[in-house]
Amino acid sequence: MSPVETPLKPEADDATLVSGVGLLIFRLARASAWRLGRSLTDSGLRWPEFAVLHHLDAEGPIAQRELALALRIQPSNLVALLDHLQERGLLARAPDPADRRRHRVELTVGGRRAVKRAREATRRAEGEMLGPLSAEERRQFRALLVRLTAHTCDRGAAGRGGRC
Amino acid sequence: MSPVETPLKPEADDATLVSGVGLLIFRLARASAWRLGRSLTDSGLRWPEFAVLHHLDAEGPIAQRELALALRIQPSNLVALLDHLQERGLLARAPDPADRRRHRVELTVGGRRAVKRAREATRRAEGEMLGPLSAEERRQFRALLVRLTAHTCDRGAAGRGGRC
DNA sequence: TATTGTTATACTCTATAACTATA
DNA sequence: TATAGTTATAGAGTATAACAATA
Repeated sequence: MSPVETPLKPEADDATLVSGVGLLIFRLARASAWRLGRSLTDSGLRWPEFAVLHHLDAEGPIAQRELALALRIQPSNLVALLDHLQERGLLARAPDPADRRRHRVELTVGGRRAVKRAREATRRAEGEMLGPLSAEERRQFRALLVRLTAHTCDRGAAGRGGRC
Repeated sequence: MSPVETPLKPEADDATLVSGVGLLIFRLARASAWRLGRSLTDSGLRWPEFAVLHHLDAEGPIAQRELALALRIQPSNLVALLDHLQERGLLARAPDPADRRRHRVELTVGGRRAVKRAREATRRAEGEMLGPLSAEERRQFRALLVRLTAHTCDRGAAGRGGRC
């Protein structure tokens, strides 16, 4: 390569390669919110509510504080969310006998049924969203997401654990 | 495998593989918003504003309508956003002489300087965010994101083009 | 009549601080 | 005093409808 000539399409260096990835994530998140939200309307759930039910279904009963920590939701914001789900009879809250400050959150039978139905709907939405990818690429993408979100540093994590 | 025995950790099938990918995207987006937002505070920009400047810098002058379409921002929400950037002298708006309904948006010199500085900051933030991944994996992840967001179906796209 | 930009408004999600009841 | 949950409130981001100017 001559020093005076600059290539029309220069190969991206390492810094350029990751540049803009944040904006791409936002765009994908918006599209995901739209598709997922639409798929959840039949269940009458919004996606943070689905996240709560999904986590309770996967991990079992848990105290509110731990639930908030796991989902990176502010405990204060979790309250109304759980209230709504409880009013609909999808989960139950009961004070822990050993420490009555802690409230144990648990799915009801109706909650388990609801999350099962909602997951079926979101599965379809996610399938459409990942349409451009092959089965192997979907596996890759999901694996990368899992690794990237395993130790996320958001507001909740930074305030407490101090790992950020 | 015996028909009565069920494996403790059954291999995920194709449907299970993509299940939950929406929630993972939301989690990553939140972490990304936090990191990117923090990196942009010095520039006094919020991430949708950075997205506007970034797009203008990359693609050149453009009408408001096209800008809104490209960034999947509602035209009505774009107004205040551009107002703020214009007040700070980072971009200029002028009616197109050929069609005075259309407003041509263009970066100023200060705007180009600002986006350059902001991009430097976000690059670092993105680098931290992608920390768990190798250079090759970052390339893969970014490529997958580009393909997934190339034909996103969000509210804006569904309302108009009708591709969804 | 259709389109571009604009205003007004409401809703979702998130963040912060102050309060209560338990420990 | 410290912690779990709660209340109140403010802010960012997004969606919708109605409007003025222009075509």
